[in-house]
Amino acid sequence: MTPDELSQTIRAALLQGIDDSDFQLSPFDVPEDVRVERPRQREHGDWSTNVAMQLAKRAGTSPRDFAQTLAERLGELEGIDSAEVAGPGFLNIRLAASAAGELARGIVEYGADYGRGESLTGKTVNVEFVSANPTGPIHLGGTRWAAVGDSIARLLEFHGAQVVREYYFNDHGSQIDRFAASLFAVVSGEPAPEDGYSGQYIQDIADQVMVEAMAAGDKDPLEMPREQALEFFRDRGVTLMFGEIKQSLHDFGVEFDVYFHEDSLHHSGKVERALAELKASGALYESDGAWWLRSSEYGDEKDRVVIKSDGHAAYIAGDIAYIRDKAERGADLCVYLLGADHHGYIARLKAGAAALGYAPEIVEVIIGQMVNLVKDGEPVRMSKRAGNVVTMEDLVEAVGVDAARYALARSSADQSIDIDLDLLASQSNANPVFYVQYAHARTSGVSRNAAEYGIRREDGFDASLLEHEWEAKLLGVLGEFPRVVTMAAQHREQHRVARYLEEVASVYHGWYDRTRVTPQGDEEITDLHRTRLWLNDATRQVLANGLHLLGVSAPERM
RNA sequence: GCCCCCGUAGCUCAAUGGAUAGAGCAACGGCCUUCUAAUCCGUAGGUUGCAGGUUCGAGUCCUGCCGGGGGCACCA
Repeated sequence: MTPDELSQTIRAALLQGIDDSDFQLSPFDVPEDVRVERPRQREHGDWSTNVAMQLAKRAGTSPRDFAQTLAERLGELEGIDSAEVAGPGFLNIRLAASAAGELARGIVEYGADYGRGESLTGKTVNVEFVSANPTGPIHLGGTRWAAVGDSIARLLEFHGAQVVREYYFNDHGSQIDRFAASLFAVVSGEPAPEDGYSGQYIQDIADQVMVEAMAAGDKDPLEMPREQALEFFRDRGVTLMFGEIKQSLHDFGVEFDVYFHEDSLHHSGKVERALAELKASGALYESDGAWWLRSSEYGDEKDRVVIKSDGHAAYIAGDIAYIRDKAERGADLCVYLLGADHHGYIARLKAGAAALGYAPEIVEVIIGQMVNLVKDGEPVRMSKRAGNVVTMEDLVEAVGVDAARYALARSSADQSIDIDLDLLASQSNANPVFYVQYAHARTSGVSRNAAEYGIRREDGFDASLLEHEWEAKLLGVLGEFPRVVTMAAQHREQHRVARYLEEVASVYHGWYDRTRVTPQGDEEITDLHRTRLWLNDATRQVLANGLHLLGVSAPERM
């Protein structure tokens, strides 16, 4: 019996109780989804519900009395071993071993679909993340959003959404000019421009531009007039930078469906068109010669200029046109993952959506806190301009993709996190990803061994044999997976999956230590071995499904 | 000044308004001739920043302080 089934069973018992006048309630008082949770203390049973405490007041009785009546009804039902009232009105439920054990077979049969949900079926969700400026490699912060964003995208897909992973290249504004000037400066021997970029990668990209120019037989950029040379470096440099960024993301296991260039919004006339429309519809208002967006209506501290008094579009004009573009491409929801330094954008993005005539709710912004670099226990300030950034490539080189993605995805986005490269690299056992992956490798090893012994799942399954204390525990944890996924998908909190997997691994290791799947000595192969193999394989499936949601590999050997 | 996030074990972090606040790492002590010891078992470690409030119940919600981080352009 899965938690969902138990929840439905309790609900049915409540409705029956109302029908029999045991509870003075309307059927509408009974929640659609009766909450069933796994108690912290095992002695409190397999599952518990607080529904009696929720409903007692309305039923005009005490929580304990309500719970007692419900317990008597539940205790009669098949699959439920016992139901006891505890504390202020909790109902602690023990499942019959056979009912609990059925889950093992169910999970194996669901396979990669175990845990899948339907809450977003039919929705197209645009998830924009990373979107780092193409003026340098992706640094630690962007790397975090790559791990988190891809995982959230996977969660949304697992709940039925059609997800578009999107990366927005800010390749339009003045920072690109500074980037080009920095490239030009480093090869021409000029001093780096004010507010320019420095670091080895600038040298590397500039050199590469030169080498490619020579190889292609282009005119020597250093012989060009300055304006032309800058344009040359801008064009080639940005292309090279894009290439590097895309390669890094690919190596990180993140594949974007759309790389969107801000420049294209302007060149295609989409910005101009959107602005004309907003002016015409009265969504903007004119003041001091500029056109303003009513962002203060959405929590901004003041309204924002969209068209400057010189007639040029302000930066957020691009954002607005971009929302329109996403919606026209079919997005029902536009999710943005932004760093904490962009939290002021929430209001203007929502206001932008509203100005276009959409519900502001189609814009959903997830604000993630910063990643701090720590060395020897001391925080290290990173600065792109100073060139001492730790990049995605650096991180992957130091700890590998799996450890990097896991370390970045296992914390809540609300939490700023510290990354100590030396710690992650030197004491890689400190990284829980190995704990989880090892559990998966173990399940795989057990399956291999079982096959060698000739134990085959299809030869037998008897759920009632899963009587060991740790079997009940393991089944309980495995049963929670769908709810964890639902919670994670709804709240866009991928870290719940990671934490959950650590628990699965822990309980699996405990079970492994105390029971055996394969026979010892000349012990005969029985249904117990076969049934345990089902449980082992069910665990492997849950670990694999969960790791997949995090974009982390599930190795069969370690 | 205003806005956002955070403050939980020595460290890094969990915890749907629920029962005795949990993991990992670090520390100490135990288990390998039997499916992988990257495992397992045990010990120690806490006034959940402070003070009020809401209620059957608060780490979680509300208010005010304190501390840390970030943001507050007709820049992009």
